[in-house]
This record gives sequence, C-alpha cells and structure tokens, in this order.
Amino acid sequence: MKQFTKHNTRNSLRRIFLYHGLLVRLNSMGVKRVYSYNLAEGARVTPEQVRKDFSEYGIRGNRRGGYMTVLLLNEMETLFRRDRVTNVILVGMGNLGQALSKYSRFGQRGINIVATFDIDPYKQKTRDEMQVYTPGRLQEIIDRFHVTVAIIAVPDISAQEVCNELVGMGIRGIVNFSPVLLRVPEYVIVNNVNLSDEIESVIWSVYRMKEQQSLYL
Amino acid sequence: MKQFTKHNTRNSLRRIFLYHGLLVRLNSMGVKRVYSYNLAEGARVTPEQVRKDFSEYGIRGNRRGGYMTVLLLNEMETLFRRDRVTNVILVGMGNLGQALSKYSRFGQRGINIVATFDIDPYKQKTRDEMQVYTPGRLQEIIDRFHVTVAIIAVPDISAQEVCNELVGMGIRGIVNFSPVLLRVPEYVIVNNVNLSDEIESVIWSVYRMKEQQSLYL
DNA sequence: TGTGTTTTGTGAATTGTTTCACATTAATTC
DNA sequence: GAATTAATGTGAAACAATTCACAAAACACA
Ligand SMILES: NC(=O)c1ccc[n+]([C@@H]2O[C@H](COP(=O)([O-])OP(=O)(O)OC[C@H]3O[C@@H](n4cnc5c(N)ncnc54)[C@H](O)[C@@H]3O)[C@@H](O)[C@H]2O)c1
Ligand SMILES: NC(=O)c1ccc[n+]([C@@H]2O[C@H](COP(=O)([O-])OP(=O)(O)OC[C@H]3O[C@@H](n4cnc5c(N)ncnc54)[C@H](O)[C@@H]3O)[C@@H](O)[C@H]2O)c1
Repeated sequence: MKQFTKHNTRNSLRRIFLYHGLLVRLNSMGVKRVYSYNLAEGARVTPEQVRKDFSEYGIRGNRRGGYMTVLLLNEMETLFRRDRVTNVILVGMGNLGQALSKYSRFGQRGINIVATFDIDPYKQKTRDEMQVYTPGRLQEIIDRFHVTVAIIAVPDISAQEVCNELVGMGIRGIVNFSPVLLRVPEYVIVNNVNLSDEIESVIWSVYRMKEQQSLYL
Repeated sequence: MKQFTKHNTRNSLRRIFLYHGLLVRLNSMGVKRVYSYNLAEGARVTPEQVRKDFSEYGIRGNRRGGYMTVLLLNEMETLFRRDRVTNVILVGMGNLGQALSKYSRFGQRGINIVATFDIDPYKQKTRDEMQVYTPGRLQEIIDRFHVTVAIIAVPDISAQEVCNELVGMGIRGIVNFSPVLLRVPEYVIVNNVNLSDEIESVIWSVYRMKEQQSLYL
C-alpha cells in the first residue's frame, strides 16, 4: 500500500476529483487517449500541475502516448474508492437537508444517503419517499449500515451537540453545513462548508475589483 | 484607498469572515476587548495568523490592549461592506435554489436575494412568498436593482449558457453550484462550489486515515 | 516617573505549492 | 531501424503562505 505522507492537501484532492469528472465525460464521448493538457484545460490548471498531481498519487501514463482513458479512469476509481458506494447519513432535514436528500446524482459519485434524521416529528412524517428517522435511532442505523460519514445540516446552536453524539457513535468524517467550526478529536475529519461565506466572498471580490478598475479611469 | 496588491488569497478572506463571525458573537456576549489569541482559538489558527491577516488589510489594534471589540467590528464591517446590503439574484429554483431562497440568515450577512428565476412555469407559480420570474425578465431586474452578483443553481447542462447570459447582462460575480467549471471573461469573479466534491473528499480522507491507522496495528 | 509585563506588528525563516526546465521514453516518419 | 517528434515524470527554482522571533508600544502598579 502506497503511503501518502507528504502533500495530500485538500487542493490536490479537489483537483483529482475534477480530473475524474472530466475523464468520465471524455470517456463517454469515446476519447481513447487523454493528455495532461486536455485535463489541464478542463480543470483550468497547467499540464505540469496535472502530472505532478498524478505523480503524487502514483498514477503513471505513457511518455508520448499520454494516458489511456479507460485505464486511467479505472486506476482513479480504484484508488479513490469510486468503485465502492459509501453509506452516509444526513442529520437535519430542514431546507438544506431536504435539498441534499433529493439530489439524485450523489449515486454517480458513490455517495449513498442511507438515512436522514430530524428531531422535528412533523419532518419525520412528511418527507416523501425517504424515511426521516428520529435521532434516537442513530446508533442502530450507523451500526446496521456501517456508516462512518455524516452530513450535518442542523441549526448552528445544535451543531456541536449533534457532532459530539455522532463521534461518540463511531462517525469518523463530517461534512458540516452549519456556520460553526466543530470541535472534534484528531482522528475525525471535518469539512466545514459555509455557503454564506461562499457568496459573501464573491460579493467582496467584485467590490474590490470595481475599486481597482476605477483607479485607472 | 488602500490597494491590495499582494496576497489577498481566498484563504485569508475566508479567515477574515470567520473572525468577523466570532467577533459578532463575542460582542453580543458583552466582551469589550478581544485579543488575537481569542480569535485564533475560535478560528483554529495561530494568533500570528490573525495579526498577519489584519495587518494585510490595514486593521490595527493596541499593543498590550488587543482590539476594542466594537471598533474592530465597525472597521471590518466598513472594510468588507458588511454595512451595506448587496442585492443578489438566484437562477434555478430546483431543490438547492429553493433551499437557498428560504434561508433567512443571509440578511444578517448583507446578502439580499432580490429575485429568483426559473424556466419551468410550474416553479414560477408555486413558490410561496417569493416571486419566481421567467428568465425573460433578467435584464429588467438586474438593471432595476443594480445587481452585480448572481447565484447559479441550474443543472450542469444549462450552467454555461445561463452564465453567458448573465455576464452579457452586466453580472460581475457568480457563485456556481453546478458541477461544471464556468468559462468567463477575466473581469468576472467565479466561485465554483461543488457539494458532491465536499462530501466525497471527506469520504476519501476517512478511508485514507483508516488505512494509515491499520498500518500500525 | 520608572520598571515589569503583556500584546501587537512585522521582518526573517521556514514550510508548502506551483511552475520551470529538461532528461527520458514512446510513437511516427522516412 | 535511425531520426524526429511529442509526450511524460520529476528534480530544481520560483513563488506563496505560515510560523517564528523579537522590537515597539501600551498598560499596571509602585
Ligand atoms: N438553507 C441554506 O441555504 C443555508 C445557507 C447557509 C447556511 N446554512 C446552514 O445550514 C444549516 C441548515 O440550514 P437550513 O436552512 O436547512 O435550516 P432549517 O432550520 O431549515 O433546518 C434545520 C433542521 O434541523 C433540525 N434539527 C434541529 N436540531 C436537531 C437535532 N439536534 N437533531 C436532528 N435534527 C435537528 C430541525 O428540526 C430542522 O428541520 C444551518 O446551520 C444553516 O445555518 C443553510
Ligand atoms: N441539490 C443538491 O443537493 C445538489 C448537490 C450537488 C450539486 N448540485 C448541483 O446544483 C445544481 C442545482 O441542483 P438541484 O438539485 O437544485 O437541481 P434541480 O434539477 O432540482 O433544479 C434545477 C432548476 O433549474 C431550472 N432551470 C434549468 N435550466 C434553466 C435555465 N436555463 N434558466 C433558469 N432555470 C433553469 C429547472 O427548471 C430546475 O427548477 C445542479 O447543477 C446540481 O448538479 C445540487
């Protein structure tokens, strides 16, 4: 087993997923060979970056011949567990939780939301098709489906509490949509996704760009 | 006007927003003075990082006295336009678009979704409270409300097309939730937010951590 | 007013990431 | 089958971000 000691940053992983997405499209379009500059163009990076990223994960192509699309795809899918489906639970079936639970393309990405949870009994009943469980059944479901990754979409006040429970029940990875930074043991992976920040940073970048442009008028 | 030539990375902006959030909470708790290590602890960074970030944006405190909470908050709100509300439009009122349009806390962040758009006439009618417009009225609304930032929550196939229209109508910043990298002129800011990637990167990090741990058994 | 203490602000050092430059290899052409 | 061409793979160089180290400032208290 190759060990990834150095690098392995969030950035390189992000790019790898991008390359994979592009590769799926190219493959479905019947492209047999792909070159670092093809992927680079699609991912808006340099070809060197693509090759360095692959090199980082031990993925190798043919000099002069680039990469065989199918082989590269297979290699990536094995390496990044795209060959397996991972069971995930979702806690908090409010606006965002419902949107996520209805998204039909997670399956293509190997993400399977096996169960959703909410404390609100009204939400437990009314969700069409997908069963919404009470948090009392968390441990049972986690054990039954060998769940190690959870999505938190509860209000900020409850987020840390829910997080603690989940970690206590064996969850090792959390995607947190609430606007608080969760405190977890070092063996737990957390990805904090703050949608307000994502929007606000664009707003601010636009203001800043306008200011700079007006300096040259 | 201070010019931000160097640095100004996405990372430092992200952290600045984090500090702001913490500051709002500390202020509402009646904390009068705040020190770099307070913010550092909350944001999970080093105190030096906090001070460097502030220094970067020309924010200064008192040696030994830290920062006056209210003054720092005011300074940040002026600097980062938190004192103004920015009008934003949202295109695509499917699962995700509806969740975003119902989120009530954007207002606190100075984000005001003034109008939403969808090609589906059914969606144009049924959304409670918020009016959903046909894309035919985009230019009119953009002009009327001086909109420069848009959120794209349409399917991947339509995303680039919608993006082109928006840019042609004067939009300068785009938050893109579709899983394609948009192609825009260099004067337009794009933030691609890929929720599948956010989840998948956690899944993969968990797998990897487990592998590494099993090496030491 | 002076001395000790605490905290900021920031150059310098370190660490991390991306790009460059080119040797190496494989395919193609003659 | 030798020469040419076009790609990869990767150290080295350049660049970027973070941490270190400490001087400068502000406050406390005698
Ligand atoms: N909706 C958005 O567009 C948006 C944007 C930015 C941030 N967020 C953040 O995402 C999170 C979810 O947002 P939302 O709009 O879906 O909120 P919401 O209030 O609509 O939904 C939250 C849900 O969590 C449930 N809940 C509360 N405590 C719980 C617990 N202990 N266990 C299980 N369920 C619990 C509630 O019953 C509710 O159904 C919030 O933290 C919000 O700040 C959402
Ligand atoms: N929902 C999620 O949890 C989720 C997760 C990951 C990624 N995404 C991405 O976010 C985007 C939106 O997802 P969704 O689940 O809301 O999809 P959806 O299919 O539910 O909604 C898309 C909406 O866009 C509208 N639309 C299509 N073309 C349009 C056009 N040209 N102009 C205006 N409106 C148009 C459709 O009528 C529909 O209402 C997609 O690109 C999806 O891949 C969503």
